[in-house]
Amino acid sequence: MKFSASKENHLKAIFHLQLEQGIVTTNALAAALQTRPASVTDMLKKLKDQKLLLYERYKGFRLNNEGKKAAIQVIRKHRLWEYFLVKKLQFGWDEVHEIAEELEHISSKKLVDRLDAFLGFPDTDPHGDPIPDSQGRFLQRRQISLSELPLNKPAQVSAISSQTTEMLELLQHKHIQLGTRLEIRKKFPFDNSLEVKIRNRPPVTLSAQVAKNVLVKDDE
Amino acid sequence: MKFSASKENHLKAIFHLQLEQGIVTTNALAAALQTRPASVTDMLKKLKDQKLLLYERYKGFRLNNEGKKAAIQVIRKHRLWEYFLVKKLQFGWDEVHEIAEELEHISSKKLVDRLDAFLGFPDTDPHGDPIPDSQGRFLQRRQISLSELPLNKPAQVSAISSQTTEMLELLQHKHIQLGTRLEIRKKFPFDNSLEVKIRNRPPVTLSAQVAKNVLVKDDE
DNA sequence: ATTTAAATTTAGACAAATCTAAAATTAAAA
DNA sequence: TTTTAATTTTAGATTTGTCTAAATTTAAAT
Repeated sequence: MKFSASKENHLKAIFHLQLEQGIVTTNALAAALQTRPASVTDMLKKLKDQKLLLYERYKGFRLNNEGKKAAIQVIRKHRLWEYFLVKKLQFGWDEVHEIAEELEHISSKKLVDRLDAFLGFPDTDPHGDPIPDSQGRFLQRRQISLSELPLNKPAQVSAISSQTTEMLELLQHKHIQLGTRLEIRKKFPFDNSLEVKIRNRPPVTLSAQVAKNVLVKDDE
Repeated sequence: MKFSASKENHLKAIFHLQLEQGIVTTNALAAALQTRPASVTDMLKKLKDQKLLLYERYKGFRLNNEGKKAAIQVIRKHRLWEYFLVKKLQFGWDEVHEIAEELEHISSKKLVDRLDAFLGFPDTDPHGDPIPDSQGRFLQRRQISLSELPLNKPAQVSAISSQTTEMLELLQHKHIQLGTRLEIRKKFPFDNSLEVKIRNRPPVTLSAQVAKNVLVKDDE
């Protein structure tokens, strides 16, 4: 099976979103892909016709087995290329994403497997995310507390461990929710508070108590 | 400047064709790209609008300086990736063309230059064709077609100009590859076929069509 | 120098992927 | 439970790259 770059991008984004919540919504996917909900709907129909997606209109959607397999192959390519760029071509880990976004659409399966071998079958990419093997097997990535996250390492909120109303209210006010991408800009040893940066927003400060209960995983 | 894959393919094909004859025709380009003359005309208009091409309708066309520069960058990428595939990923020289056709459209200039450095700034690709440097400078090799080689003059295969799978398969079967040392034992004027001797092997016969596409240089 | 043939271009269509604006559906609030 | 708001989908348009069939221009042949 060979898919267009756009289809691969949709599959990949759906895969990531449905790790969070089992079901994915049109708006969420549109936001993830920086496109419009109407465009997403158009693509969903095509993916459904190709039997990669379980989808009923107005009711959300998720990948079926075929879709997942396809998505994982794209993710495998992306992460192997990132590894190559950082380890062999001396790129910084923060500048490889865009290039890998292009390279991941090169279709040759043999190329990917040869690249994998050339790199020594690495199992995590430069951001710490697991690289699926040739059969699409995944080592699920671990989530850590925000308080353990290294400085300037992009992460994504994957869970909130203490769900008191007060806590959720505080997080909502600071625009932090499930799936929020963020990184730590500064750590204050005095009280272990953190300054956290969310894309397109001014930095916010979180106490150690809050940070301890926000679980994150490496962003890709 | 960033161009679509299709535009890059057109630029590259025009560049190659205009090395042969100074001016390129619509039909020739359509044949080279396996497309239709009408499609070529459509694209020519766009390339002219982008000032990459000197073109007047019904009168043929050729690249201007901008167009040449763009074409050379694509050729550079193609040949560097081929070199990478053969030297680092252990592909055979006869199976890399198609993959490089995809990789050549990855846009990052930095990637190409890093790849070049990683490979040790090679100056010829696995087929013996020169690789333009970062500024687009070309070491043009004096190589001639096997069909022009004088009788009994030792030579070495330096490039294969038509890289169809069928052609490469035929050459492989006759044990002719890059670097093969050979000489012409007999020329048959009837059909311009050649009898060619390779060291330690019985002579083989090559059609004029094949011989035209095998490029050789003097054996030293 | 006409006529015929080949090459090239135009005209009009189509598929893929996207968009905007409006309509339909579901969810939330009064 | 209505009304309002948010979400999602449809309808119709646009862009890029391609095609076929017909028209135009150039080249070749009688």
